[in-house]
Amino acid sequence: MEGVPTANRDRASDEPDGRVTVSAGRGLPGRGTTTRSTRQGDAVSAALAATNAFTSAQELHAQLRADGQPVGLTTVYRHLQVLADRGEVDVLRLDDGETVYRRCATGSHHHHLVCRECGHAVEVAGPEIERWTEQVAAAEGFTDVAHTLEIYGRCADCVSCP
Amino acid sequence: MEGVPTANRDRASDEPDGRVTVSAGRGLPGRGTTTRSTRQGDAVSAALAATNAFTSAQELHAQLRADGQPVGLTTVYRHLQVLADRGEVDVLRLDDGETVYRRCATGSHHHHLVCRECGHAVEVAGPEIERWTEQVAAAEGFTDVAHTLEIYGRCADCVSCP
DNA sequence: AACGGTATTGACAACGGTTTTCATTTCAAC
DNA sequence: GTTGAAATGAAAACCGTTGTCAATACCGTT
Ligand SMILES: [Mn+2]
Ligand SMILES: [Mn+2]
Ligand SMILES: [Zn+2]
Ligand SMILES: [Zn+2]
Repeated sequence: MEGVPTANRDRASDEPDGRVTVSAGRGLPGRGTTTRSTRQGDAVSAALAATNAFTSAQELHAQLRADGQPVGLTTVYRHLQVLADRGEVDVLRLDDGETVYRRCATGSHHHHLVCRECGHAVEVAGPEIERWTEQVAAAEGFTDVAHTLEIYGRCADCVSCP
Repeated sequence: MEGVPTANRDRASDEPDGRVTVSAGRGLPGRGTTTRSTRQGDAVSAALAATNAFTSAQELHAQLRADGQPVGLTTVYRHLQVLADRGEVDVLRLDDGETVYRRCATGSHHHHLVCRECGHAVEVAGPEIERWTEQVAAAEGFTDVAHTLEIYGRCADCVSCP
């Protein structure tokens, strides 16, 4: 039982003391923080900013190469990892083992309605769901609780082209 | 965007015509159906029946060997796959890539409260959640909808031993 | 504008869980 | 008991991802 999601901590700050580290701007060097700005890093960020779909590292890699902005696959993985650590991208693991990433608009806790054909995603929040999961967990005596919830379907755009 | 969960179809019958194939009992040969009864198959089923925790193929493999019922790892995988196809076990993919299996009591749709330390799981159903996901998906024009929802935490038993 | 140290890059190898292969064994119908 | 097909399992292949490390590029300093 390893590799299970960790509780939804506050995304900012993991400092030993109570100090809060702003996670935006090319910040002070810290864990999972890229300091220098590079063509490759910018390209990965731009590619993520350009789509609202969940995208895999390999897709991004191919896309960047096609766009004439070649970035090594390893480097793509590295930047995605940093962005994920910073909480700047959301991560989803699909059933076939592929990990997909998405630059979400909302910084606060939310879930996704994801098109299983094109990856197109809609961010959804549901306070009632949050309450329900908390309550169920408490009732069974579980602590340090977290949860995963995604809705998969076929988006309106994908209905047209079979 | 492959490998995304498929809609919750009825578990029985995938026959071309409307005929329904009963999926219980050592049935007529069909896709994903084991016909013969073997020591190995029984051992895997028994091991799953003996625990309420989500367990990985490798854990089962090691456990069976330790119990003096050695079964090849490949064979363990094969039986788990068949059981999953039959809907006799629930499948969960953890964040680290491991796939875990569990023989659930309820045949109907439900979710899980899973201990991230020991795998211990409680089956939970929430009609309000089902309604909410359906409604959200419909509102956004998504069709062929399915969802995943799991709650992770630390079970009461695991609180004692840090 | 040139320098220098160090963060970043990327080709390649390694990793880990799962699946495929295929020769051998086992089951069960006759 | 014979026999053909299903099941087994050791080993190799697979596939997404991560580690390695020499070469490169960024950027503060001179
Ligand atoms: Mn939530
Ligand atoms: Mn549900
Ligand atoms: Zn779509
Ligand atoms: Zn536990």
